[in-house]
Amino acid sequence: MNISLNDLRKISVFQHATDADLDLILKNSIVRSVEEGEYFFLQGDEAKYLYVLVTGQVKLMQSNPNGQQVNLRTIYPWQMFGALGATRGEDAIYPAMAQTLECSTAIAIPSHFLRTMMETRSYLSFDLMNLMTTYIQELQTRYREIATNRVEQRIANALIRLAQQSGIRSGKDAGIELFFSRKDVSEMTGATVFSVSRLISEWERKSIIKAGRERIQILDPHALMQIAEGHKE
Amino acid sequence: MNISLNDLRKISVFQHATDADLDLILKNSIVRSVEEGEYFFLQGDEAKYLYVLVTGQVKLMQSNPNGQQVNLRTIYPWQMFGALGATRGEDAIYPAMAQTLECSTAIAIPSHFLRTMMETRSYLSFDLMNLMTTYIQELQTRYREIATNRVEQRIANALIRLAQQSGIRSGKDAGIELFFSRKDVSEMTGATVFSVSRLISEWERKSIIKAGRERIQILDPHALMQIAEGHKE
DNA sequence: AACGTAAATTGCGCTAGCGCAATGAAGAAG
DNA sequence: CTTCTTCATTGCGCTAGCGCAATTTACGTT
Repeated sequence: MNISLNDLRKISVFQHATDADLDLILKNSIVRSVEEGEYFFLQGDEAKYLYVLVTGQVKLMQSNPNGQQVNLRTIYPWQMFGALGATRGEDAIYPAMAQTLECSTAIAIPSHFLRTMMETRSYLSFDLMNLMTTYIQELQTRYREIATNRVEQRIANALIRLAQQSGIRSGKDAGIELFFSRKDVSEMTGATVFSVSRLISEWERKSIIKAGRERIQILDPHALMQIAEGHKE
Repeated sequence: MNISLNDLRKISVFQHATDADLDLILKNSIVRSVEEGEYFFLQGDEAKYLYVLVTGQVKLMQSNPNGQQVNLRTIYPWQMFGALGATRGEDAIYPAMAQTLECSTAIAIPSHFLRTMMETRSYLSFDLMNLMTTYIQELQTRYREIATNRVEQRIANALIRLAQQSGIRSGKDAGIELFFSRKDVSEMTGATVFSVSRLISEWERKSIIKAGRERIQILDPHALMQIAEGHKE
């Protein structure tokens, strides 16, 4: 795997970095590939590295003592993950697990190395804080949603959010394609697979979406947004 | 209101600051007092300041378009709030509102001033990142809870968390006193006031807690933890 | 002490959404 | 082509928790 400096510049946290800095980061990092369904790290592992995804897809999940899981977010190429341990001291642990949805490759940057770099490069701290801030705001919004909205609205919202992050415009029939299973969506919204399936079916009947196996195609985004806002029927 | 440097040192974000730095911060800040029930800032306001609470109590809430509210967290003296705007550019807005639970005083530090300071003082960035990280982890945990746990468990958890953050050991009867209304608890857990009230009553019958108006006294923390973990009866 | 206001309780009905089980459909593997 | 596995659907019953309304209780005020 050959990674250029221009590639690294795509990472929001490194957008203000100098070539020399990027080079230094690259030289101190290693590249890891992980098979589909396997993990970059597990919840509770020592947070020795933070990662930047190069290819593939990774989902961050947290599980409770009973093993029930919630999907915190999905990571796409050139996004950073596992960064929470970077700022903490040496004994930090990952608060979530990172599982690949397909065979994936990522750059693993030693946490202590990034910490050292941040001491003298304030732009790095700022960009990382910006990332954290964005993440906090998204989490707060999702928390509010799950606390105040009905399942229907939450699922609609999740689909809209996914469409923005990873939707593929499928030209001819003017739909946005998402590659997620019902289980994925249920874990993102805190609903059951059954409820998700029922609603997907209902929306398909109304031709708001077109559903397939591990595939959802949004035909009428506007109708979805209506549902997300709680307009009944 | 006279604030000493030693007071400022109580703030986790300033724990590594030099006296000169603290002095500079203090000189560039103003002190604001806000009556009970009033706001330091509203959701959507321009984030010109970040605050450090000196006296009183402030709750951070977010509301959705229909006006339903969720309580994100409660702030106690010497904690920082409204800091998300500090790292963002000039046009940042507060993603939540800060309402006082009692007459409160806070130091208002201009966001741009802190940003300038952080450029040359990496310890500040680190400490602020630490705060953000803690906050993200707590939010993730609460998100998981609300997605996977029943109301009963969530309320038990909320009480336990409140006891750790702000509980007052009331000597003779060996209980931990909390000063929150049923409504507060309901907004923290995403349940209704009614459900909270019903469960509080039930737990009082089982003498796990002792309830009063805007007051909850935990008598048997162990039983509460059992409930929080989902052990039925 | 009497009054007014806001918080809390409780009963009752209802429904959104869960949980299970049975069945069907779509890929993957051989 | 057949078989296996995984994902998805759908019907049915059930219950946790919401929502409303009617009281009751606690506290601050005058």
